[in-house]
Order: sequence, then structure tokens, then C-alpha cells
Amino acid sequence: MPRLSDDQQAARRERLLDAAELCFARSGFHATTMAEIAREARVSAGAAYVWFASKEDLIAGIAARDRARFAADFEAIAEAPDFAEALEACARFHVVERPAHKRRLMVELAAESTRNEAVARSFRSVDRTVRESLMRALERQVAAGRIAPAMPPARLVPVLMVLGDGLFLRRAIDPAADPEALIASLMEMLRHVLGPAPARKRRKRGARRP
Amino acid sequence: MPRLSDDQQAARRERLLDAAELCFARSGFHATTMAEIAREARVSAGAAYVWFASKEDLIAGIAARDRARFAADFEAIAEAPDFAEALEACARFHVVERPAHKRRLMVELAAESTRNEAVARSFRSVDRTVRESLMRALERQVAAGRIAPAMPPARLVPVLMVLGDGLFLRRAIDPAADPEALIASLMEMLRHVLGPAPARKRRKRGARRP
Amino acid sequence: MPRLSDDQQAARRERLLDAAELCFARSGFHATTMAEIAREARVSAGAAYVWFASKEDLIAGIAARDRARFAADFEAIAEAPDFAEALEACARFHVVERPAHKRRLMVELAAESTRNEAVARSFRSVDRTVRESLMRALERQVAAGRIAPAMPPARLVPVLMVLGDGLFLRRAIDPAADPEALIASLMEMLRHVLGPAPARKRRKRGARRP
Amino acid sequence: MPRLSDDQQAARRERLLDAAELCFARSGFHATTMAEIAREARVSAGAAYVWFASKEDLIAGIAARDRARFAADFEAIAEAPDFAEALEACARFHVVERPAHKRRLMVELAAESTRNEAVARSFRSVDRTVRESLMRALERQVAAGRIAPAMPPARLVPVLMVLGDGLFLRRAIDPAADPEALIASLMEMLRHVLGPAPARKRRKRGARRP
DNA sequence: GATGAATGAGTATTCATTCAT
DNA sequence: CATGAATGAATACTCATTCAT
Repeated sequence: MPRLSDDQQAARRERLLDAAELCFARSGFHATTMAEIAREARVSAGAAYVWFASKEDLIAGIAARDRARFAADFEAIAEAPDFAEALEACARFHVVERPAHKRRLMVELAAESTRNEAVARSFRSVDRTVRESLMRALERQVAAGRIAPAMPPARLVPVLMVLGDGLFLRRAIDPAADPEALIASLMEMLRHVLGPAPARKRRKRGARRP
Repeated sequence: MPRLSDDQQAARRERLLDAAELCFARSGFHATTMAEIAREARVSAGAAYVWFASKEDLIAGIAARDRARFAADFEAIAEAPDFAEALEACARFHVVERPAHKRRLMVELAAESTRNEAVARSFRSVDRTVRESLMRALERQVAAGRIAPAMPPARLVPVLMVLGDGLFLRRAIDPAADPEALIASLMEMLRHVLGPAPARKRRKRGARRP
Repeated sequence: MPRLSDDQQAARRERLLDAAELCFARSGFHATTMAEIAREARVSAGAAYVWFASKEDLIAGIAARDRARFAADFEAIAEAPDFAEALEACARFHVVERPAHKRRLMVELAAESTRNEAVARSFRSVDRTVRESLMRALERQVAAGRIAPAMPPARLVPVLMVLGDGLFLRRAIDPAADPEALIASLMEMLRHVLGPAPARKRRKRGARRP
Repeated sequence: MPRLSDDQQAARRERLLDAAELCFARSGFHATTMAEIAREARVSAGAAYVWFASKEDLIAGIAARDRARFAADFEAIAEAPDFAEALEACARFHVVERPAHKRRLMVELAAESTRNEAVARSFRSVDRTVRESLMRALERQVAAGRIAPAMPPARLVPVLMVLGDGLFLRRAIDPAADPEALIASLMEMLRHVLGPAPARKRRKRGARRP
């Protein structure tokens, strides 16, 4: 049979990952059967094994894709002109706009990361990326005199990451949480800590955003 | 064997809960077999079923006990003289002193709470307790003039909870995180937001916020 | 502790047998647990084992009691003045008046008799008794000139037993069967075969039942 | 392995049903393990579940197949030229020729029919078929003047069914019963009740019974 | 490459039975 | 004698994985 093109292969993988994500978020890794995933992806039971060596590998694949997306978003933040604004947009995207199952999946993955080395690697890798991106962003903004944080970036970055973790977790498991209100409150707190942009810079900002 | 006293019954349950907690934290709910738990508790395979109707019920039992402990800690905070200090002590206890498996377990429980209604109930219940305790604490401190938060308690409490969630999650899954440093940074940020404290500092505050 | 009197002991056994009968008829031997039986008898789980060595022994005990009752009924038939009448009364008692669970139990026991030697013994024993009683009854009635069967007693008795078996089984498993109609039809057929009571007795019967 | 043809699928089911029948008749439904059945059918432990949803479903499958066979036999009787002869042949087939385990199984199924709705349905369905076939047969024979029953078909049919039930049960659980003798006696009784035969034979029979 | 039937190890749960009190 | 907690062997059923077609 004709070998599938790379594009087709990638499409097959994506389709299985999508199906698996849905199923895993719905029932958890262990309560989800390979048969369910195959059904959701509308392929046969054996088909998944052409693209993933095992269920574990499928989980790892999901972690890798999910975390890669995450890392990319934070690298974008590092380049954004207004840090707080970019951070808020990113938070809103992940916590409000993305479908809920993505967040549930993240908690599942977090739990799994303590046992599945491949998943743990994905988490470590994205953590490093996020940390570095945030550091870079903060340092640039400080250097530019746009913020004056109440603590040095090296201490502030872990705090930002904890805030993100908490926002994610809370939103994933507490259906009563109001994400917009939470983001607003967190950003307000954050602006306190990042420090009001010094008075002398206001003009600049005022110029850009009248 | 005549009926066990209530104390003895409770002891049997505790022993099983302890064993289950260990095993669950080690391998996750689904990869842990009832046989393992029984072995860890040094009882027979069937013994668990004398005290818990099912594995699910055992998980729910763990959630209930864990969350109850948590709620109690926060009720204590509400009565403490110095809010920030009490909060910090509580954080340090849960995030530094308690054995690591309790934290891993909490992530596991969080993931499970989206599927197991009994676990979800435990989470909702402790959330309510924590929220109310924090509200009470903040309002008392504000009334006493010991803090002057940058935002009303009703907005601050969710922020505090998200901070706690994040601290917990980060500490549970990131072995590289330095909990003491994190707590210190978070408390510093918090003190910024809670506003400068005691009377001897009031003049300063009065100066800043007339 | 004071040894129970024989009467008390017998009462305990009867109570357990009654409970077991109910449970067994309701769910079958194997789906019934010793715990259910104990609960139904309002004794503890271990109590049954004071009076019966095992579940199997309990089943055998039920078979023995049930079949003994049956054998006694047929011995009475052998002594009755009017054979057909006595037979009909016996059929009506077992098939109409006795509680339905006794019949369901009998089917259960019949199935079990192919596997449980003690139960099989009970069945063989009652079969012998019934056969002999019927033989005796038929021969006496023939000798007395009250019946003139279309076939010799040695051939008729097995037929009667098959009729009884069928009546019992049908009534046990077919809720739509009308037992009174069935008995009437069977008796009518039987009277055909038993032969009309000789002419000289007709007046007597006619006198009794005008 | 691509999808099996319908024939192959049916063959797989038949093989499992055969194995299950043997095992069930040998040890009863509940004492038979799915592993035993699989071994008897020379397939793996999980294979049964590809074709039957559960043990219960397997039992129901046996009941359906067994009863279907039974119903077909009786429909054939309805078409036979000589009713009594056909009935006798059918009885002989089921009670003498078929392997003993089929009869033991029927008692087992009868007991189960009071608890397993699918089995009960099979019994009800075959009962209806048998009843209708017998009715049709009797009415045709009566109309043709070949029999003159001592009671109307509507009363005779239930009697015939009870006779069949009894014959089956007796033969299933009483190893001492002589099936040929039983059938002969029952048929003799039956011929009494069905009444004198065709006109052209009347002289002979009339000679015997003036 | 795709299919889905087949495998068989693995597991939660049940339950007859025991026995310390 | 009675209790009911404890035992541990037994079993229906599941499911990741394989592989013949």
C-alpha cells in the first residue's frame, strides 16, 4: 500500500491526539480504553498502534503537544510590548476561551507527571521555557523602565508561575469560579507588585494609548 | 469477635486510609490495587471491604479526611491574631512539613473530583469553609485596622485561594521548586496587597493613602 | 452457657431452614449468601454454622425436610378411602395452597439433585415412598373393586408420578398456568384411566354427591 | 483479522454455546466458570466476551437455542398425519435419543427462568408455540374424525404439556426411570383420552372394547 | 496501512467459613 | 452458644496489545 505522505501521517496523529484528549479529559487516563479513543477517532482498534507505541506513548504525545503550545504562548509574551497586558491575554485565552476539557486534561497530566517520566519531561521543559520567557520579559521591561517590580525578577517569576498554576487548577476543578473576575483581581494584584509604571514614562504610554 | 467499639472501628478505618493514601500517592488511584492497599495496611484482601464499600468509597474517604483537616486549619486562621503570619504558618505546614505524598495525593484528588461526585463534594465543602474563614479573618483584621487591603475582601479571598492552589500544585509536581523561597515571595507580594500593617506604621500609610 | 433443650435446638434449625428456603427460592442456591439467610433468620453470620456444617448441608437439610413432608402426604393417600379424591386433595394442597416459593424451591432442588448427593438421596427416598404408597393404594382399591385401571398398577404408578412432576414443574415456572383447571383436567383424564368405579358403587356416590 | 462472515460468526457462537451447554449441564450455571467454558470451547478466557456480553447472556443464548429447537419440533407435530405417533416420536427423540445433558440443562434453565427474564421469555415463547401447535393438531384431527377426545382440545392441550413437562423432569433427575416404559404407558393413557381412532380401524378396537 | 478478532494477564469484589471474644 | 470481624480463595469481566488477513 502507498506510504502516507508526511502531512497525512501528521493528520492521523493529530486526529488520534484530539480523540484521546477528549476521552482522557472526560474519564481520566486509566478509565479510558484504547477502544474508546479509536472509536472517537473513527478508526479501528489496532490503528492507534500504528502511530503510537502504547497508551503511555499516547499520553506522552498529548503532554508534548499541549505543553509545546503553552511554551509557544509564553515565548510570545516575552516579545510583547506590554507585559501585563500580554500576560492577561494569555491567561484569558487559556482559562476562558479554550474548551474546558483542555484544563481538566492539564490536571490529569499534572498528576501523571509524577509517575510518567515522558510527561514529567514535558512539564520540566515547558517550565523552563516559561521561566526563561518570563525572566526575559521582566528584565526587558525593567530595563526599559516600564515596570518597577517590588521584588527582583528572579523572585517574581516563580510567583507568576504559581499564580498561573493556581488559576489553571482552580478553573479546572471549581465550576463555581468566575474566571474573568479572578483574572481581573489577579492582574490588579500583579500591577501592584509589578509597580506602577514610573510617572516619567506616562507620557510615552499616553502617547501610544491616548 | 463481638462488635468493635467505635474507637476501634475508627482506628481500623484510619489504618486503611493511611495505607491507601500512601499507595495512591505512589501509583495513582487506578494503578493501585486493593491488594496492595491491604498489604500495606497488613490486613487481608477482603478486609478493606468490611470498612469501605468499594475502592471509590475508599478514595472518597481519603478526600473527606484530607479536606476536613484542611478546613480545620483554615478555621484556625480565622481566629489567629495575625492573619498573614497564620496564613504563612499554614502554608509552611502544608507545603514544607507535611510528607510529600499528601500533596501528590491532593493533585490526584483534584483530578478525580471532576469525575467522582463524593470527592467533588468534599472539595466544594472545604472550599466553602476556606472561603468563609478567609472572609471572616480579613473582615476582622480590616475592622481592627490591622490591614488595609488594596481590594475588598470579596475580591481578595478568591485571589488567596488561587495562590494556595498554585503553591500546592507547583510544590506537588515540581521537585525543583524551592518551597521556602516561594512562600517568602508570595507572602511579600501578599503583604503589599494586604496593605501595610500595625498602628506604628499608620502614619506612613496615612501619608500614602490620605 | 446452658445447653439448649432439644426443642429449642429444633426450633433454631427450623428457623434457619425457613429462612434459607425463602432466600433460596427467591434467588437460587448459589446467588443466595449465608449472610442473607442469617439476616432473614435474624441471627448472626456465624450462627448458621452451629446448626449446619456448611451451605451444602443447609441445602440438604431443606431437601430432607421438604421431601419428608411430601412422603408423609403420600403415605396418607395410601390410607385414604377414596384414592382419586385423596390424590386430588394432595395435588391441590401442594399446587394451589402452599406458598409459591415451595414450588420454586422444588425445581431448584431437582436441578441440584443431579449434583448434590445428599439432595439426590432425599429425592430417591421420597420417590420410593411415593411409589410404594401409590402401589399400595392402587392395589387396595383394585382389590376392593373400587377402581378398574386400564393398566396394571406397576405401569400406572410411574404415570401418576410423571403427572405429579409435570403439574409441579408447570405450576412452578409458568405463572400463566391455571392450577385448578389443570388439576380438574388431569383428574378427569385420570378417572378415565383408573376406570369407572363399578356400577354397584355408583349409587353410593350418587347419593353422596347428587 | 478482517470482519468474519456471518456464517463464521454464527459458528463461533455455536461453538461457545455447545461448550457452555456441556459445562452448565455438568456443574450448573453458577458452579461453572467462564474459564471452564472457554477451555471446553478451546478459546481464550476473553473470547467468550467477544460473542456474548456476559455469562447471563450466554445462558440466555442457550435457552433461546434450546427452546427454538423444541418449538420447531412441535410445529412439525402439527403437520404430521398421525398425531399420537408424531407426539410419541418427538417424546422419544427428546427423552431417549438426545444426550442426557440436554435434559439436565432444561431443568437448570427451568429453575433459572424464574430469575432471568431472557430465559423466562424463551420459555414463554416456546410454550406459546407448543400450545398453538398442539391445538392446531388436535383440531385438525378432530375435524378429520381421526380422534374423539374425552375433553375439548382447549382442556387437553395443557394436559399434554404437563405430561411432557413431567416426562422431561422425571427423566432428567431420576436415573432409575425407564423412559421407554414411561413413554409407552403415557401413550396408552393418552390414546384412552384421545378417544377411539379412525372409523376404518373401529372394528378392531371396537372388538377389544365393546 | 487498516481491520477487528483473539489473547491472557490483571483486578475489584464477593462470600463461605473461621474464631477470638 | 452467639457474635461479627477477618480471611483468602475464587471469579466474572476488562483491556492493552497482537497479528492473520
